[in-house]
Amino acid sequence: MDECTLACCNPADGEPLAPEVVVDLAVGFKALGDPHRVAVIDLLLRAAEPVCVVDIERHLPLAQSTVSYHLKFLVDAGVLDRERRGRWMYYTVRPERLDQLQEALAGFVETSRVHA
Amino acid sequence: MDECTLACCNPADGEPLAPEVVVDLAVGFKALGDPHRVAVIDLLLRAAEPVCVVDIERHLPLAQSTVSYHLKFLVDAGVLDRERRGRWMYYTVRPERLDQLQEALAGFVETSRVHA
DNA sequence: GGGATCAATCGAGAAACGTCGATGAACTCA
DNA sequence: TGAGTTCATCGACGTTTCTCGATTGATCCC
Repeated sequence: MDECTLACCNPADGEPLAPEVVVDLAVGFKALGDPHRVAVIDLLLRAAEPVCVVDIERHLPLAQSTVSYHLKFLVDAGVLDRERRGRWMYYTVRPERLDQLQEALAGFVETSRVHA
Repeated sequence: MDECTLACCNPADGEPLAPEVVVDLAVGFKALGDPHRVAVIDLLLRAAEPVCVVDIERHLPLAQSTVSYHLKFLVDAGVLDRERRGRWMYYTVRPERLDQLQEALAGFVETSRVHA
């Protein structure tokens, strides 16, 4: 332990990310951390328009209730928006949220390049 | 169901992401989907040099075995590299992997902008 | 109102995750 | 060689995740 202080200690420069930022990023990335949810996002983005659950379901090998579960997960994480249109529920991606996550990753990559 | 085909069907344009790509992205994002792991990455990036486990442990409110678990998770997901130096194990971020995830997200955001 | 459809929620079960203390393996140094 | 240190792995435990079928709530149409 004290040895390490001499031999391997690299105190980190700058301020660490604020805990609430860390949690927010983790929540966002966790939402993207399932193959079916990635597929949903890919599907919604390739469709130029909002998509209803029936159409999402059609592209996934999952029961209706499971699709609903994943959609709720994504909405709760701020990745998707939902809107009722008559009998159907339409889902869309929230670009701001994806952009926020992308920016965070870009910042990480940037930092690693500076240090390299 | 057939109603939906008339009223809400938005067939997706273009080819969907390949399943193996979807899984690979999900694995990467899942690795970023835990606050402690995000904190580890942040720490490693702010340190200009590789960091040993003792120093990582020092920054996390977790038992040594738990830190080891998270580090293994990140290595398995391709986010971290590890290197033995004598008695210590040094961890570094793999910028290529972060960049790959960042690019994927950037592609998503791009698609959403085009459609907006 | 009554039937039909779309989708959220509930209840349950299996699997994975996150955490810990204890053990074991690899290495250093005296 | 042997003691000490660093870290991975094991075993265990509670929690969360993922999945399903069944039920419930909302909405539309006749």
